[in-house]
Amino acid sequence: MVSRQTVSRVINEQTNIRDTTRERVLQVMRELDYRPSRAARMLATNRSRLVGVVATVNGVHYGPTRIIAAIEDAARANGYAVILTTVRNLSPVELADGVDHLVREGVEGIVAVAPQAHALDAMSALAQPVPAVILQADGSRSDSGLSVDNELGAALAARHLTGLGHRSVAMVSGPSDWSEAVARTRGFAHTVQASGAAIVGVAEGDWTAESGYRACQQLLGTGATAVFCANDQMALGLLHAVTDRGLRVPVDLSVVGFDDVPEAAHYLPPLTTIRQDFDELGQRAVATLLSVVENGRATRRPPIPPHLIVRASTLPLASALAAPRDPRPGL
Amino acid sequence: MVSRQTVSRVINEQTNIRDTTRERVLQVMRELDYRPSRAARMLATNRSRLVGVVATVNGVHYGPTRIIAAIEDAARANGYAVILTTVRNLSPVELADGVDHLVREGVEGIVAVAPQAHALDAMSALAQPVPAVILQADGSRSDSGLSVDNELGAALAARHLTGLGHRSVAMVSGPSDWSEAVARTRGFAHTVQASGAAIVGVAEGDWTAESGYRACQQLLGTGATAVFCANDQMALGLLHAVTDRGLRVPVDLSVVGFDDVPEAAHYLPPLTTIRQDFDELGQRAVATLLSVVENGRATRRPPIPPHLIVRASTLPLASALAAPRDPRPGL
DNA sequence: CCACATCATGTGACCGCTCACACAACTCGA
DNA sequence: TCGAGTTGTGTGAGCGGTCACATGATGTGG
Repeated sequence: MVSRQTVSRVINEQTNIRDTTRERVLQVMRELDYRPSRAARMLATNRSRLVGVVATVNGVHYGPTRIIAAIEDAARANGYAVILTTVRNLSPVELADGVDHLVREGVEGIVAVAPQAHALDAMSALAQPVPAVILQADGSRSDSGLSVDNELGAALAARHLTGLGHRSVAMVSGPSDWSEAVARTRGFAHTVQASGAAIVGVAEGDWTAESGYRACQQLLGTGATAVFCANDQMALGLLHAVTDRGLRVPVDLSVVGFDDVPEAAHYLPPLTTIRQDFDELGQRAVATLLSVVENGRATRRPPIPPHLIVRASTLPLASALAAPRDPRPGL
Repeated sequence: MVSRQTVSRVINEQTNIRDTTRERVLQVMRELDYRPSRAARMLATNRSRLVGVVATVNGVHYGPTRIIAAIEDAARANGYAVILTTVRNLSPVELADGVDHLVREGVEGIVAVAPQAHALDAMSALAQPVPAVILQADGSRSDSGLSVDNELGAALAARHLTGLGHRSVAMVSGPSDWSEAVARTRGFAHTVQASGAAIVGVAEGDWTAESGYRACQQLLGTGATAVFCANDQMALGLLHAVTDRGLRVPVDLSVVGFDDVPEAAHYLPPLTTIRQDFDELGQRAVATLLSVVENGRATRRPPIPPHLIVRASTLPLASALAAPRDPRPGL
């Protein structure tokens, strides 16, 4: 027979326990299939070891899902459990609602997968009770490097296209209230202009393939020979629309996406795109959050560099000219 | 001044509280920004109001993600929070690990998004401490209708294709240890055979586009004029492979998918597919689980009927013959 | 061999809530 | 007017751990 305190010591892997005693306790714990009550521990220590995640999986699934999985993984590895709440959209109201729910559950910190500008504002406005980190923020704000370097990614795309000889390029951007979208647009524009090429059109989408399809309409007649889409879904929609109009990708038009979803390699044609490391992003989010929770201060790190994945949807402009089946390639 | 018990009564919305007292308490709660401690309540009531979700988001994201979101929504509406754990795969070990983690967290019930046969066995083998429901099981076992009617969906696809005049059809199935995959294969085979058409080939994929691409290889030479793929991603891969080989869909080959992911409408060509109602599935999972948790017994319901969504990837066989640009359409 | 540090274990109080019950202040019909 | 409900509110105990401290067993140097 041992006291509760001794059991407590064994559970918490404290020192100052005789090995034989520890073994005896563990043995009995096994026999009784004993599980410490998290509630009691929470009550006594005033720590929940719970991390909350707010996310929206509306429209775009791949990125957030991967991120959430990575967060859960990292949190669990650090002894935290993840409590998830999904919101329909990232409006301040929904977000506040989600955060409130999490706080009520007693989370020690919150990861918001909320790349919208106003979401950032909303979060910093209300996340008083517990520390929070915001994922995929702009990069320009106080986001501790919790984002992929969207500007760099877009620059990679731009450099690729201009390097292929394209002089008139267009873009399908994400919604302008998403900081990632803004960063991508900015990075693309800068780099294209720096190379002396011209941006002959920008259509704003909402990340969905459907919006990419519609964007094509707006870009017709711009004469662009290459289009950069702010994500793969929109690129898919654009591919569809372009094909419907009898244009051939990449012969008549080069297309670049962003994300590198697993399906992108099988789009028709396989999509040249920018790969983001969502797993790393999720891990960093947890690392940052926990360092705030446990040590009080966050570690700032440079944003994660994305990579260019070249597939069949881009071709040198020259090729189109070499085999001109159409009087005028481009949109 | 009131006693703690009175406050407790207000929080739990019990009767026998004078309105003025209640108001006074609420007022003070607001002033102090008071939040009841979930830990203490859990300890006292021995109820966590926590629902655990185990899922894998490996390879296939859309379905599970939608389901998880729906579960969270429904759970929250019922006053429960969702604690999520993702596993790399649905092997008994990983699954047991995930479940164990959830049990340790004190969840009152578990939803396993685990459509693999052995997962079902593993779950029923070990989920002793708390009730659990398994999503998207076979339909043939004790799964309380927590699945889409996969057989019906596959039958819909089969009927559509044979109705278009196809007599030699092939299939790209899911992994044979996934109950959904088996159900789809079975439903497809039955219906095709009942119509007098022949299944000239079955290739097994792993749900990924990549595997759909490879499946094409195995199906070559079978002479199939239509292929049913057990999910949209594999259909995308097949589309890619088929196009690489110079065949045209739907003229030379009709293709049907399953799931109706948002992108399917923009595949090239837009994919005829079977739409599943993932949201309904998630809601039902929670409803069933909570009815077990709270009332002790589950409500059985018939599986959810899926729907055929006809797009451009399927065409009557006659059309191919009417405009024969290739000596022999089909694979 | 004793005084004193060190190690191993036990004890009382408390975390913030709910339960069961006690109790006072009102009904209200006979 | 009184006893018997009804209604509103308070009290002690306990949920299962942890904390701070007390205590007994074991070592260690002079």
